[in-house]
Amino acid sequence: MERRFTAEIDPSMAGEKATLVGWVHEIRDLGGITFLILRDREGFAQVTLPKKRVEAELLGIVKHISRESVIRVTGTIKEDERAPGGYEILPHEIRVLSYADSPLPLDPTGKVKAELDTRLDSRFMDLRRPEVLAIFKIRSYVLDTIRNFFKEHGFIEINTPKIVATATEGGTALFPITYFNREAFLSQSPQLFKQIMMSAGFDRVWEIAPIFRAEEHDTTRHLNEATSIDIEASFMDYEDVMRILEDLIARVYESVKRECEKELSDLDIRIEVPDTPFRRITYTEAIDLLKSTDNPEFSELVWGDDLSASCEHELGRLIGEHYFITDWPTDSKPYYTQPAENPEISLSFDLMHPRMELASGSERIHDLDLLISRIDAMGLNPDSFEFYLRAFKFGIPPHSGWGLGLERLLMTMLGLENIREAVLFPRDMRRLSP
RNA sequence: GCCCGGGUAGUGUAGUGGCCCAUCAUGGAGCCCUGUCGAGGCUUCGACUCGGGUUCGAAUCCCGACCUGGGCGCCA
Repeated sequence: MERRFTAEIDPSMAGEKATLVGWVHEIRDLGGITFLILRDREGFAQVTLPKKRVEAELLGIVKHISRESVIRVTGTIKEDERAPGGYEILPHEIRVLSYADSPLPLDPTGKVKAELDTRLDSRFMDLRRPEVLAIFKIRSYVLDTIRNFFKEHGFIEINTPKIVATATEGGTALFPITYFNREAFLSQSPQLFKQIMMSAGFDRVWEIAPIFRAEEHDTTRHLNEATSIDIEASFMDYEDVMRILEDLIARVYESVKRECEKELSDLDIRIEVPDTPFRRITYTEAIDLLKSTDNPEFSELVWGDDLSASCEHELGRLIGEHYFITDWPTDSKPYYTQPAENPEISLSFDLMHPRMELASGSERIHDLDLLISRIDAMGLNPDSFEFYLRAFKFGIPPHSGWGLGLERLLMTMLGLENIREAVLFPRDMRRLSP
């Protein structure tokens, strides 16, 4: 008999036979009647064993089965108001497919909380919990939504190498690896390659892929392996790609709110779709805004300073929703960022959630001489960017783009405390397995 | 990398020098119980991260190692 998910059964199917497979979530033995709660990916089903109406052999199996064992149950569906979901299964056959050892490394019913570190050590079991599973069902759904969005907007999906010869932007620390007998690095960003694709004439491209950062940051919002959602688009200015970004964010929120009701309720959260367009403030306005607060912490700020975490938090408090900080000082952005008419300022932006930065992007330099002089000015050697710079020599359109952190998007949308909760098997300074 | 916390049964915790061969919950084993849904009741099992030191006496104080939580810096 074909097996079904628990969610595929309802009280109207009373009298039919059904086969369910899943994990033993709980057993409640009341003496004359025993309830076994079976859990699968989609939910729960109650298997009811009244002592007088069920074979002694089945009671024997249930008596000695352990929690979290995998079983197959075949039985009759019975409508009963007293059962959760309005139905229960009266079993004819119960097979133990895999016996679970004891004690369990953590409690999948969630009655006893476990710390994140404990949960990650036994992630296979942590992921059995419906509210943890819900995060990853939503993650999968968000990726679907993003894919559809890009397809509708005429973007081509690309895949760029993750093993690279040179640093992309010079600033951040990279993981060195051995590539045969040469030194190589794990890619920190697809930036250079997606720009080369503009020279290739692909016009609009997107990629969702891992990025690797060797920074020794140890916080609830950093990962050493993260997922970056990247686009690059020709003949677009930075306003154009900002509009794409805010529309994408709004679309993701809207779709998740509409299509992931069960998952949001498993997580016990509600989400608000942000209004577009998002508020835009320039970097200069942000500095002035901070200085106008009474907080002495910000009175020393001068134009050109980076915005610290407490600056971001204060702006988040003042603005209270998604916003862009635009027109950053040219020197605080990467070399490929297009300067404005006033060369001190760049055509760049960061997308902010009140809790943290989600994305950054800009209009790019497409003039080769200017690009070389900017690389120079940043103290980098243009010779090591030869493969990149060649693409600017033979006709490259003006273009703009951005990169968005998938885990940060999920974390802020779902109100997760720690970014590690948005990754199946997170990689950070301390954690390399599982 | 810098600053500040913390490591007690499988899990989550109480205990800050003797009251502790260590509290409570959950869990395991066993018994009772025919409508549970955090089932209930009874019995029982299971722990002070490691090494060194102070002290008559250390889970408790000190030092080191390892592990770990938070903040900052940097970033997405």
